[in-house]
Amino acid sequence: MTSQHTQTSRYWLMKSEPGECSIDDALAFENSTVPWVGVRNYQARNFMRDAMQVGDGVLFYHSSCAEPGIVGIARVASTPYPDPTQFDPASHYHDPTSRPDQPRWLLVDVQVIRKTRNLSLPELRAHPALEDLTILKKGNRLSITPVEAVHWQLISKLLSIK
DNA sequence: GCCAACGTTGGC
DNA sequence: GCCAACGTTGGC
Repeated sequence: MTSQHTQTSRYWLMKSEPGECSIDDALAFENSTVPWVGVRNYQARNFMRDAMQVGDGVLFYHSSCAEPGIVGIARVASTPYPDPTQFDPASHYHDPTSRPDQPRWLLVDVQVIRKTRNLSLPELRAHPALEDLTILKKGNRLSITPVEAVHWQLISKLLSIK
């Protein structure tokens, strides 16, 4: 019998600051597909590196803004590859300690499937069934978190998506 | 702007 | 390896 120590999520929530890249900004990219630059947290990087698969569902979340919430449905659109901004001295995300022959930071492409209404934090919190959604837990700061299938299904329902 | 929570750094 | 200090996140 094979040992499966971790059950890999097929659904994710990814935070973006609308001042950096809003859902509308993402939709303006070719094929509504954006390179998810700027992740500088090892746990979030490892999700992209080790667990994400092309086609996985993504909840596009606006953070650090007036109305934080889920604003769109997207999908993982590439395998992981080095985040070019880590080597760009002009970038806010520049990491002078990362070497091109051993890139520290990775990204995946994310394709927006559709913009939705803003499913706000208070509305999410109003559903007891979403109590364990990582984004709703106290002190959560991770910019990429796995989403359980049951949570994905309920959120899809709340957004009137089949 | 405040501040709780968390991650990272670095001296020891 | 411990842990205090510091930096960042992100809701409010």
